Amino acid sequence: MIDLKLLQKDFESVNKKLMRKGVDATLIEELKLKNEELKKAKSSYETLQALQNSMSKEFGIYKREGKDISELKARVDANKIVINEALDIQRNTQEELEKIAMSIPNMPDDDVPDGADEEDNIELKKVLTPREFTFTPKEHWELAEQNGWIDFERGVKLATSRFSVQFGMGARLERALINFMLDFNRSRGFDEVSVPALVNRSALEGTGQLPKFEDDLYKMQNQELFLIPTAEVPVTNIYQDEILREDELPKKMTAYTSCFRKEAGAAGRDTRGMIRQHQFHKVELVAITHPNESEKVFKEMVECASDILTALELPHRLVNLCTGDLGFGAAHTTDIEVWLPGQNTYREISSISNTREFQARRAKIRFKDGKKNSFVHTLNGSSLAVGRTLVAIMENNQNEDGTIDIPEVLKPYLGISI
RNA sequence: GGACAGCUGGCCGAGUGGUCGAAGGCGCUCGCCUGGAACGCGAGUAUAGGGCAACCUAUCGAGGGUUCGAAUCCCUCGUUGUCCA
Repeated sequence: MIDLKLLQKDFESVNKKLMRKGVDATLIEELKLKNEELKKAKSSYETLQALQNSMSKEFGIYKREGKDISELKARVDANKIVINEALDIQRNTQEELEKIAMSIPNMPDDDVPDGADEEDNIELKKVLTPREFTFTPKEHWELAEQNGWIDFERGVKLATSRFSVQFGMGARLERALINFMLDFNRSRGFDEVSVPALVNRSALEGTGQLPKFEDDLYKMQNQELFLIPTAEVPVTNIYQDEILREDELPKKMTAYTSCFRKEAGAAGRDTRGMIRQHQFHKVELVAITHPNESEKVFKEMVECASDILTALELPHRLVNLCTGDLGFGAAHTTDIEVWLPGQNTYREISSISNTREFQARRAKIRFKDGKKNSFVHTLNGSSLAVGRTLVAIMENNQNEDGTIDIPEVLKPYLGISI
């Protein structure tokens, strides 16, 4: 959530920043006016309430002393009618304000490049050089089918489109990748956690998926529970509504979960293969840090994810997202894109974001900052999307006959002697 | 699924309609005491919002209700424990 005090104090700069992210200027104006309206409504309600409280105290004294209360009661009753009106106004205004405030995205950092979409993202660096093929590399679904690793048709039979079944080495590689990634992250100081795959509304509001993106979430029918679209949601919200000690920070966590997305806005995109599935595996990094430390941890997270790809010998590049491609909660994001020779392009395999105070303010995650409480910074990033890593291994490590070489670092996880 | 009992500050725990933002204890901070410490003594010690401030408002699991007034009474929900199915 955006800082309403900052909005009030420095409207111009907040407005400018949000405009870069394409937020409607009238909405920001409206939020500011609503906030002022709420302050007025609160103050008039509180004044009336203070009067009511003092009259009520008097009431007690009157009774104890046996005085006649009829005149006082008349005053108090009259005041009560006015209070109720003021309270109604206050509540409505509050509700309207929250509705607007919760739907406004985070402000991008000043050094985030301007841009409309992914075309305007800025490449930061390339890691490893894509290999030269002496034959035309196949796309992963062809290889998957040929090796009997992934069955897309049976996935559709069991559920619906965008689901798949992994067999044999395909299934084992997934499991090996998950274990390898978790171990790798742990070696970089991220503690492993295991979290629910179903979460409630307030968790999703905390990290920013709700209220705006409900259409992309799977919701239980008879309960206010949703399947998680990313482990970011349960892991970040572990500390929802808590005040942490400063010496507990940073909290660096890693979790493996399945993720579930309706992909409502992605009709027609990546319909073939396992690039965009409704259910996919992901190993996630989440950090909760002191505000001074978030950029340092951010770099560690990017490095961690990139180093996993390097360990798997997968060429990739780091990309700085432009304002138009930035997610709802992010102040800035670095994407990691892995080289897919079959598609002859780099594709996103990880997205690492610093949300700064944005999620912390929504989820009320604070720390004891000396005498007072301050909001922490929260960060999240994939390390990595498992299905896409499997795709990258298949496409990069394919031989002319369609067989696929297993990366050395995964062999111990597959019981293959090196 | 049913019955009963809880849910109070960092922790434990008292509090069944007004003087309760909440006794007491523990912990923590500061000071005194001491060569230094323990003990002892004294002071302080929740969060959010508003105000230059005095101070005001809200919060005793959450929400709603009764009442001039609710931690306390009523309702709904959540949650923990125990027992039954």
